[in-house]
Amino acid sequence: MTAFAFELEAEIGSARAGRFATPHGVVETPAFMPVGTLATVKALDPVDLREIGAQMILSNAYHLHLRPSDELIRDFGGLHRFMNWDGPILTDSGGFQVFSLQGLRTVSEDGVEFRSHIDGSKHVFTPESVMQIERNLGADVIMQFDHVIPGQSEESVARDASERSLRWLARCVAAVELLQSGGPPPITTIAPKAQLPGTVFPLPAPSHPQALFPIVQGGIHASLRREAARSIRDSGNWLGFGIGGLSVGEAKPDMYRILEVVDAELPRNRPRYLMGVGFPEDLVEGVLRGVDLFDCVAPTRMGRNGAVFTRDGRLNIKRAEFRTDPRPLDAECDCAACLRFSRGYLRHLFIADEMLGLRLLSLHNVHFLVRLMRAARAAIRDGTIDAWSREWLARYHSRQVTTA
RNA sequence: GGUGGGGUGGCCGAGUGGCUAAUGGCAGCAGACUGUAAAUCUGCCGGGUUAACGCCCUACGAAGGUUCGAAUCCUUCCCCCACCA
Repeated sequence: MTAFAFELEAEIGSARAGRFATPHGVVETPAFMPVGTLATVKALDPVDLREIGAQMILSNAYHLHLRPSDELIRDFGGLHRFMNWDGPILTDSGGFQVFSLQGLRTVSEDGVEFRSHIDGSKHVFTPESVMQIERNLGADVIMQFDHVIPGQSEESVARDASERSLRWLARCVAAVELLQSGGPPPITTIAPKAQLPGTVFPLPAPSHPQALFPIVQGGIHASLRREAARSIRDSGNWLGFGIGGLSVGEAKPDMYRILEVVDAELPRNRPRYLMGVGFPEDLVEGVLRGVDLFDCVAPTRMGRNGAVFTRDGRLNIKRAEFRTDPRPLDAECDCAACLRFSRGYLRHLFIADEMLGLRLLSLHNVHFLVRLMRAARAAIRDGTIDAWSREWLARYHSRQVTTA
């Protein structure tokens, strides 16, 4: 356990600045983690990520299991070596795919049966099989297999999903212990052919320890969230906590309110990871409510679709008004796109369908969020986070950006 | 000169008597995107007026005609393409 540590450097209200140590390096928090679902942060090279200042990145068990397969990646020496990123990595379990692949999956107590979105083939994910996949991938932090539901789900649905996630957490823990002891493959009640075929135990273990993060679910229902957080908190000496099932369709005030509920229940001396968030304003709001780690596809996906984060709100680079605009995306930004290219040129790249445009906007947006969290961290450390966040949010929401 | 084919909204291209201000696609304009089935998706897209429904005007090369009614049928003319002389 010595490979992982979390040191709090400063706390102002619920906001915290800390250092999260992993086998592949330290993450200074609060931090934004870019998402590289398919072992690549779309359109960006690991060298770009380093230059941007990204510290830790995400990848995904479901997607990598289907293609190219977690075993292949294991045989390459794990994700770090496969994708040539030597910093910390976190893998998501596929729990989000339970949510996003509705119609291609059926959930039961034992696990989830997926229809591959690639070729329609059947796959079964259980807490046990997911732990094995995540072990093969070899990330530093692995997320439990959980059940994500739409944000506005009613309480009974949220309760079912949350309680199932808790039961699955216990199975994840048992599976990890079994895997780490080199024991026999985990037993599930799924038909044998659904289990990972041809797997020989003991697997070559990653050469570093992995931290399993539990995930707090419970929808937008405070009592459920409180229950889940307490139940998890009291069930083990966790190295960190995931907060899941937010930014999935609920209203923002609900998300912020739930964060406050969870913040009050989780131990302060462990990192909290708010899954799937987010937009710049949500990062700031999250920091104020005790979140240390964030991830989101927004900067890269929106970058590929022409949307740009700026200090003064969002802009859409495809707008006609930018055709002749010689200014950078964001006058205060020092990313490679802003230092070198005009809005007019970037607009041209998008209109002409040139791939450099996708890359530069992805670069800028990720840089924006990474830098935003660095600024928040600095503000926490010097005690100005309240004023800083107030000013930051007011200006971002004013959205003066399109007035040229 | 002859024969055949064709001229449709910014472009390409359906439509061959009323359901057509006219399918599609492209271009254009705007919006969305939160643990990535996404370099994707959605809306608008002749003009005027309207918050909207709607109403009016103009429109399928040109002119004329048949018909209650024409982008669609007939006549003449103009232009384009192919082949033949």
